[in-house]
Amino acid sequence: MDKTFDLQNFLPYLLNQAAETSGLAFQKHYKERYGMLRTEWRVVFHLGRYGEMTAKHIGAKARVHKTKISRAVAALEKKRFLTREAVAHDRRHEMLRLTPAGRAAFVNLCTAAQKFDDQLTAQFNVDEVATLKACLTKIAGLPTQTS
Amino acid sequence: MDKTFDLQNFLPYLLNQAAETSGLAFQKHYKERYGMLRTEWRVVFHLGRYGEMTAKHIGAKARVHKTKISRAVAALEKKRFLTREAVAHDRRHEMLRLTPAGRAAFVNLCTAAQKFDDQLTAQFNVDEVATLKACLTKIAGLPTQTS
DNA sequence: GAATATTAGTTGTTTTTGTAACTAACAAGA
DNA sequence: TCTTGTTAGTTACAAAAACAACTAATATTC
Repeated sequence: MDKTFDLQNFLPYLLNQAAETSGLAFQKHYKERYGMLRTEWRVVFHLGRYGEMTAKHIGAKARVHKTKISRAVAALEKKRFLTREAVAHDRRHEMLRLTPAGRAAFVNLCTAAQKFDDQLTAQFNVDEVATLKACLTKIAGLPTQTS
Repeated sequence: MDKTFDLQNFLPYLLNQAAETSGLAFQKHYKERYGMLRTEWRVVFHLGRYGEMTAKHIGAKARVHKTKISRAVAALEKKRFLTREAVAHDRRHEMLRLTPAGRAAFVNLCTAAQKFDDQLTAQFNVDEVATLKACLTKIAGLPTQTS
């Protein structure tokens, strides 16, 4: 068998382990404090960062399936972090917006996220971080910053 | 609110998206062809790469919880990819080893994985790949190659 | 303007995961 | 040897994810 191949060097494995480790570490901020799931935090982020939008729009931007968005929105509404309002001219759409409590959570979580990112990247130099983020963006097939 | 912070630049998000994208792409090799789950592929890998070992040992090396290992082993046994044998002097332990079919799957999957990794890293230069893997290893808290 | 197709979002069902409680085997101290 | 503790692995149950089928609203096409 091929003794040169090793999981420790297999990019999907490394990505998965790194994602799991960092994700688990950050999760306490939205889970412990607000009882949110990861998708809920992402919904809150999008509404806070980009203003009111529909579930469909969030799903596209956050790359999350509509059923997960639907359930996250329902949970956030129940916790009074957002409100919905049917769009008058097309009642299939619902505009979502954060409540003051939702906005407070957003601000708090963004601050925590920024700090978390700073600490995580602090162990590398500027060039390494740039390379790392550029590679990840490309692998994920995400739009680049400049576009 | 802080307009400078963006999810697209948040390391845990980037890691998660990159891991999901690459993981989903590679999954077809072990899923479509062998009907395996990711943990099953990891168990097969460890037995193929390092020889017979116990479930406990695999879990520690692959950083997977024992219940997941237990279920993966049961599934792999059912599919005749591995066999178990209680250790004589301590019957709490079970030695796991691949069957010929399991070994064949291992060889095939390692080849596919190597090729997949090559293609994935081909879009970057050597230094970028080195930086990327080093950063991921560090973030994941994995032991380094030299240790 | 009725039949058909699309779209936004929801609900139901099945898999998979997470967590805790459990069993069986062994160890160690009194 | 008789608790008490620890360890390897399993099982049961709850939480979450995946996937498909659904409803309601709007568009399209004839």
